[in-house]
Amino acid sequence: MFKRSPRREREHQQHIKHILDVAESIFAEQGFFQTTMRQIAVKAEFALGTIYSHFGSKKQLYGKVVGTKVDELVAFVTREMADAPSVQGQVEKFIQAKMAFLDRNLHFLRLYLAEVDVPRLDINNILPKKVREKYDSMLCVLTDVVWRGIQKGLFKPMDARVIVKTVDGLTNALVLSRLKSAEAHLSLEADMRDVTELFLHGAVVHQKATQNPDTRKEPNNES
Amino acid sequence: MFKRSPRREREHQQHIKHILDVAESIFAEQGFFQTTMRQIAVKAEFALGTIYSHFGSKKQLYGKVVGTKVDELVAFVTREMADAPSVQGQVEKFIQAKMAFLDRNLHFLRLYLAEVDVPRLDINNILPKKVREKYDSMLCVLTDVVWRGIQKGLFKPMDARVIVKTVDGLTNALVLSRLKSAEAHLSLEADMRDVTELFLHGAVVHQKATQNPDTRKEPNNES
Amino acid sequence: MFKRSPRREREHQQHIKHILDVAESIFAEQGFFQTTMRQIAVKAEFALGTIYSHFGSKKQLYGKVVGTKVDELVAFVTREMADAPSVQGQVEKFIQAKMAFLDRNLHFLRLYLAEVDVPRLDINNILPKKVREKYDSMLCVLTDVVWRGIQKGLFKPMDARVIVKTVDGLTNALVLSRLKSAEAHLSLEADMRDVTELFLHGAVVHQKATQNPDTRKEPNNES
Amino acid sequence: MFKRSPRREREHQQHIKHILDVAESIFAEQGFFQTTMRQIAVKAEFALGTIYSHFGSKKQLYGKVVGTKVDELVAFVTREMADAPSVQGQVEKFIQAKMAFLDRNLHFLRLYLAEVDVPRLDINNILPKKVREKYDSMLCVLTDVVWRGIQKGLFKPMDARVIVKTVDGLTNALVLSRLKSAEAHLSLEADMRDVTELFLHGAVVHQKATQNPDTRKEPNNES
DNA sequence: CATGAATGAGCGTTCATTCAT
DNA sequence: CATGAATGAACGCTCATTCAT
Repeated sequence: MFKRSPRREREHQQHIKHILDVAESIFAEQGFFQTTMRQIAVKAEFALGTIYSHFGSKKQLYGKVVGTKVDELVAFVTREMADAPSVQGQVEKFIQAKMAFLDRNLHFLRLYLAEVDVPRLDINNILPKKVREKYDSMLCVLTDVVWRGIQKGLFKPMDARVIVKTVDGLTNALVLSRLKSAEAHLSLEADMRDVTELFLHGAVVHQKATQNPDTRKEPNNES
Repeated sequence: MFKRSPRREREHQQHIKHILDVAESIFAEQGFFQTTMRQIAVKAEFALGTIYSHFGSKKQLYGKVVGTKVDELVAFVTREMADAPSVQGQVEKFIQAKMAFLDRNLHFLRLYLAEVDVPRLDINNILPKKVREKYDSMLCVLTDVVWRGIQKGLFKPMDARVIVKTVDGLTNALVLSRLKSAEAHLSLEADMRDVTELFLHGAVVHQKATQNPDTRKEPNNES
Repeated sequence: MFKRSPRREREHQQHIKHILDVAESIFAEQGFFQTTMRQIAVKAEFALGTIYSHFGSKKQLYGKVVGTKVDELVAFVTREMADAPSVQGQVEKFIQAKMAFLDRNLHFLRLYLAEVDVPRLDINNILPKKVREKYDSMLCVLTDVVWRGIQKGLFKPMDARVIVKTVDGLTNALVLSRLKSAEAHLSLEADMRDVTELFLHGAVVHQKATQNPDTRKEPNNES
Repeated sequence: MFKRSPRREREHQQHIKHILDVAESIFAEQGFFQTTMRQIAVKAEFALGTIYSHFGSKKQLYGKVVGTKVDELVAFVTREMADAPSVQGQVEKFIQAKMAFLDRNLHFLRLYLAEVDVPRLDINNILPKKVREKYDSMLCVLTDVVWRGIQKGLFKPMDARVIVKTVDGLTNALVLSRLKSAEAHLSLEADMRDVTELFLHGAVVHQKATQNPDTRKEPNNES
């Protein structure tokens, strides 16, 4: 690999980043198929050919856009989980980190849901395999955590993968609802608390347990 | 309005149904944008113009495909819920009915997730408004049920809509996972049981409750 | 040719006439290419196939529509000219009759101008040759009249065909202007008088001639 | 606005001009609806997409073709009229200039007659409004000239607009006849003289007036 | 490297016409 | 005869991609 002058190199990276940002916003707004390379070129203020010389093709650009963000998501969630001391804490961290990240990246949320959550399973998969694998590997980490939790008798003895899918689906559903009702929802924190509570203890009030004397989300953390 | 002869009318309905089925399978396999009307025409063994004379446009055909199935889904779920005696039973029925329906209609599941669960919120919404409204109205019914459950002290006093989104997202996530791993999963019944359990009582083992006398009750959280 | 029952025959003729009228109005409004056979069928309240069984093709229907009216026009103009005693009178009658007919058939005027006045000279001529020939034969009659007028020293010794084209173009231009300004123009009679005057004596005031002491169109008939 | 290199700019203009010329000839030959963009592309030896990238749509290309020529016509006629000293001279110049221009642009004549002279008055007007307005503004100039002529007692006290329509229709009719009989007609000059004479003084020989002492009153036509 | 004019395969859609009933 | 569902060639147009400059 030969070196560029530092200035050139810096400019080059800026251009790449700029194009990726522009592409993300347009892809998120319009979806893959309804976005044209020209739209991206115009909004990024580069020539069409320039986009191609950097990213090769529309699919590759799309893959780069989604892949980059998925990397960030995975990195963020993984880092957050690492901080948690207990199994349950790790799951809680997963929920909070994922929701927080998606909420901070509403643009990306659209792409995430369309391409990561609802993959084109068949031929013509738009996303490169590696992106999906990266995300799945994150879920595998969570699966291990849950599995250990089950072993310890903390979680119910279900298929750990089912539980993970549940957590994943739960968080998607809630943050998606935030996207739908653009109106200022309850705070993100409230949503995260609710999802956590529902996942851990379910929707049903435990009849004779004295856990929830009045409201519903404070007292019953495992202390 | 002119009457067709009964035979012609019957044939007509058969043709419509046949085209809708073919369209559903191709749309589900390839998505809206990667499906061409020609593909549908060829597979349905009709001329291109015939498809258009019946459905007007690609968008309308797509709307009809999704709309028809959503109607079935809504009808099935609503009917099942009606049978349940209690609030909790209705929620359980919702979960079971929805999962059962989607599992029986894996083709449709793809469309459902792409277009109902992850709507194009912006302009250019492919699906007619009415389809989404129909689905939302079904969720509203569930919201009422949950709300009554909350009033009775059965469910925790959260925002009923959040709970409903949770149920909806939970079931989507699980049935989607069945789609992903085409391999024979656990039985559908097992999945339904797990989802119901998770939603109602959460993933955490209730420490002192005597529900799980044997295995996993050990109180050993890593403190 | 075998006979139909008289009632059937009458009904048949009515149907033909009805379809022709409907077709004329739509062709006139939208032109040949922007009119579809289905539009005609719907407005005429017949099935598509029925139109075809009567007229064979779109072109033939169009030809029939224009041809029928051209026949009427030619018949009317010829009849009117026959009544006139003198050469000049015949020309005047031509002008008046043609303008009156076109003014009574504004629908047809559009077709006339598009297809008779501005023929598609090349390949793909929409109108059957016979229709154009019929119209041209009418102009030939006028040409003969003018030629006789020239022989008698009544008209200036120009090419008679040029004069005829002038008369034809003049009348077209004026009646077209009536179509353009849908507003109630001057009376048709006034327009006819003006055109006649302009054609016969030109636009210039004859300075010293005492021919037209007051108005301008009487004295100089060839007696 | 970015500058192109002079060479690129020159080439670009050449391409535009070339395509316009090709389009004009095909539109003139076949009319708007029977001309396909592919025909134009093939004859122009450009790819289909190239035509679109320059002109946007078939309608816009057509508008550009007709509009460009109408501009030339209006410019030419206006310039010629400006040179004439008298009112009558201006009208004569109009006649001559318009006929000369149309005769030099027989291709265009077809389009002119189809789209300028016989407008689609209704919806779906193919031509942009501006083109028609440009032509009409030219006629307005002539109307003013005629009106001044009437005030001076030079022209008969008719509606000036009627006179203008007459001149316009007259010239159209004559030059059209030149198109029809592709055979070498009389010279264009002869036609122009005849039209001018007819318009100014009419077809009738003024018996005692001494206006035309020399040439064309003699009863000696083709004997 | 950056540029953007040029490319052309391929799409959604229309509509004159046919023909089994 | 009347009908209208079915046909399919052909159209206008798009847009990912290339390549000479």
